[in-house]
Amino acid sequence: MAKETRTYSISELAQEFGVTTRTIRHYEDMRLLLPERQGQRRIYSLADRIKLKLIVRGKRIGLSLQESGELIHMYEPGKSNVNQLERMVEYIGASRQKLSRQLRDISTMLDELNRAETGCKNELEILRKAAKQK
Amino acid sequence: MAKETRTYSISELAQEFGVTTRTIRHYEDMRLLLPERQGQRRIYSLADRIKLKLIVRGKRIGLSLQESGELIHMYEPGKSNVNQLERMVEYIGASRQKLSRQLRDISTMLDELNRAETGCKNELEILRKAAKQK
DNA sequence: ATTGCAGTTTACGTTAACGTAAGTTATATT
DNA sequence: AATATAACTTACGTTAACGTAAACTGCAAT
Repeated sequence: MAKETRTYSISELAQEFGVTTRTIRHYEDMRLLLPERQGQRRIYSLADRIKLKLIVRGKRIGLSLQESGELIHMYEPGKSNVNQLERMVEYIGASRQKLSRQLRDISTMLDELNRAETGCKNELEILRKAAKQK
Repeated sequence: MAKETRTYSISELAQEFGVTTRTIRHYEDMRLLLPERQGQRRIYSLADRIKLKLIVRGKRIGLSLQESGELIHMYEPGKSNVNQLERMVEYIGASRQKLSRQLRDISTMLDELNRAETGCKNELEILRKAAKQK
């Protein structure tokens, strides 16, 4: 097997995801990331990159770092005892409910935006026709 | 026509939307709401209620008060000159893009949650079967 | 040898979105 | 008339999520 050993520097990731290095370090302070070290320097793995991606996506849909953190930790439980797994399933259910709610909210908003846009465009039509009849 | 003059007190609205009165007053400080007054007391109209609903929904999907404010102000432009309307259409387009993005993000997350859940449940199955074979 | 990056730590600053507390006022009820 | 209740204003406090600045380190190229 070829070793999948692609790694990233902090600024590479910052660049790719459009955040600052400070932000990435902050996520580490919040225990969302725990990159390896080469001396002082942080070395990010593919797994770290994926976690960061989750965080950034989470932010876009309004998740707090805490919430993203919980989701991330779910993906690497390590300890798979029954109790732990059951709590995970519960948490997943709750998350899904919240997200479904968001889906509905967003759809509603999109609908309203569409109606608003149609209204605007109609008004524009009228105003422009009126202007032609100088 | 029967006058649609239903009004609301601040605590009625707070109750209905599950926020504190302080929060509602804060939205006023941020110029998102401008209720009538009866002496000192704030009197909220149906229109105010709808605005509050928009804000609360906006919060759920991660909009800032600023953004919700902009959306709200769009729904009551009052001044319908061509320039204004064109800017509105632009803003609507941008909002729609952002929301569409969120829709995709959320769908992706839901997919991942589903897969994670299936994984969990499978593991649970296995663990429980193993337990039975005591 | 020095200049210049890229990265690091430490620490204080900032903004948004309220929370919380203190003291005041108005209306309604006993 | 006294008390309760709901609302009000003013103002300082808090939390999350970074920004920003200062001072240090290690390696690379001139």
